[in-house]
Amino acid sequence: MVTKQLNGSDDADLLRADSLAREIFSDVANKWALLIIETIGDRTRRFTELRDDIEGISHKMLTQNLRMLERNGLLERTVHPTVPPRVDYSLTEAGHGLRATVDGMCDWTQRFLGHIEDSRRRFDTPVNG
Amino acid sequence: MVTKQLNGSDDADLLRADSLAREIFSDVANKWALLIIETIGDRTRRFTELRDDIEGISHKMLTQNLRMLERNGLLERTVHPTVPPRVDYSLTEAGHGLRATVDGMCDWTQRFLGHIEDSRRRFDTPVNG
DNA sequence: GTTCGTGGTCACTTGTGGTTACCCAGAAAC
DNA sequence: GTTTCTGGGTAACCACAAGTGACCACGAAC
Repeated sequence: MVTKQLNGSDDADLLRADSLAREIFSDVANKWALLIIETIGDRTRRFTELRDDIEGISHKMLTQNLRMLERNGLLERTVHPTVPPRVDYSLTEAGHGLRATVDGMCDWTQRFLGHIEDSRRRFDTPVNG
Repeated sequence: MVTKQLNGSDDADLLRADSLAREIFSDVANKWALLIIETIGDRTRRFTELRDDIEGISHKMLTQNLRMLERNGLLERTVHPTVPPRVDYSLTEAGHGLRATVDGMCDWTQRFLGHIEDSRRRFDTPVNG
């Protein structure tokens, strides 16, 4: 994480920003968080929809990550006090910003899929000799 | 992870690509991997350099992630059979591609730092009443 | 009064990130 | 010639995080 030199900010600010940036980065750079961001996308989604769409995520991990994302202001959580309860999630502006970079990662994956597959095969092949 | 519809590929191909994409995504979407990619950057770095530059990473995690990245063809590992040993790491084309998106994430972090900090404060403040 | 449906929590088990200690092989110090 | 230092890897171990499953609240439907 390289902190850019901004005119007019102190070193203290930069240091704080750097450590905070590291923290945010650690929070956000995990597969569930990114997958959730990507799955919500432009829409407003309910808890169970997300749970069904994100293959392999557990009930608990979903809740946990949604909370974390909400805390970081990446998504908005709306509770409708009905019975049964209904909770909606949608991305904030910051969330959409992050989503753009996640899209980039998805594109990257598509682009280098073949390369990666080859590379893995080569790596996993036992060396003969 | 949305698989784009490509002309001329079968469904089987698409399915394989999708599951592979998920796997790659899981591998790569972790803080150490991304931090390593970002830290290597354009240069050729030695093991210990990386260990020193990536704050908080342990010996083992570095080795483990470097291996994983090598396996996925994101970086190249060059061993010089000297004593003491010397091992160089540098990004491949695919690695540089991923790095571009990681750069995007870093920019995003910088941009929304303030927003995130506010949001956290609000979230962590106990509700009075 | 039993069952179902939704979002969440809690207790428990399993897996994996992280720490530590040790290994290798030779060069240089002594 | 014995010791020490070196840089990178690895196996054993531990702690905590992820994953699993039960249970809860609440009312409507049956």
